[in-house]
Amino acid sequence: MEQKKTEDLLKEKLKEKGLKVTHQRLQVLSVLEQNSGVHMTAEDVYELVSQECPEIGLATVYRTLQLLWEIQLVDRINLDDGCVRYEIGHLIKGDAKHNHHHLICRACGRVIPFADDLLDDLEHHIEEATGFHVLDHELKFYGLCRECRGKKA
Amino acid sequence: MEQKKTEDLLKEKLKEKGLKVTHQRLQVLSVLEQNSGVHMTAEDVYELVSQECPEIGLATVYRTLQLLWEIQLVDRINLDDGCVRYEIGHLIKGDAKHNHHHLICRACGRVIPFADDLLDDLEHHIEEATGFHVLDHELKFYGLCRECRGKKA
DNA sequence: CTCCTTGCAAATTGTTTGCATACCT
DNA sequence: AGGTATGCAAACAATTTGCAAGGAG
Repeated sequence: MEQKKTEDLLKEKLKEKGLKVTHQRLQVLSVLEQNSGVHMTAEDVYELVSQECPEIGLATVYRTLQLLWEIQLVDRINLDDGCVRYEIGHLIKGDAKHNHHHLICRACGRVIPFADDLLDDLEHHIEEATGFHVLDHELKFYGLCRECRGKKA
Repeated sequence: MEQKKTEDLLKEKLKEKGLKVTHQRLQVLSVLEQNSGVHMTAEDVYELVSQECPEIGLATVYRTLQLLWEIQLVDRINLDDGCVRYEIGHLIKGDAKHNHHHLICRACGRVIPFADDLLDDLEHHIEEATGFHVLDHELKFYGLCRECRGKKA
């Protein structure tokens, strides 16, 4: 049910832009949707899509992720580990607006998700104050996780 | 006055770790300090430092920026334009804690700084809830700037 | 039939690394 | 003196691009 819905949303947006519905594009979206909540690199997506669609090229995955991001179907996150990551869009997931941020430990590199909706107020404030229309945000906290705080050098 | 102070802070931290005070390290810090508020790439820093210190290598700049970041003298920002940027640390700048976030326009790519201190509360909350000790954060908003909202396709 | 897309491979580009030499302490 | 830091060039890795062939509308 919900899966069909996202697929249709993609088809709709593609048509709107005069772009074409291809097997590859559907597959990439599908993989992302099946891994909701996972931060996937292009390579990750490539490997999974390859199972269903062995002839796909890595470049196509990159192009498709870029496209899906532009039309707001997927979110993009940068965890500073040298590669960009993608995740099915928070707008898609239905439910609440589902804001989650990331706590990145500087010692062990662990990434801890943290749910919070505080930013909604701030977004409204920004729109009023600057005229900037906010579509999405990315919030990261750097520090030391509980475990690493213990083992002080 | 203030310049001396940051320099001394660096010397202190270096000594603490058994590292050495070099001309290059002082120069890199100095350039960053003279460009407070500017988001500089390694290349940017390299070019400026080269004026005072023509024999310096780009690799040294990278290594030094990494070091300065590790000892908390500079902040690191990623504006998703393909390169990491550095800025003199917000802890250094004296004054208030000076939190500024970034509004990134998806249409024209412009980066608009936005001052706000809302996150302090959230940081405290995180520490209490998770035991994660927050040292720094990075908050970006993606959307459309006032100008680009006008020119709708 | 006409463009949009794809796959492949080559090209880019920011950043890192190995190593012999030069420099702090 | 002894270990750290530097400069240079080569190595890397993620991402992009050119182009001819394939596929959607």
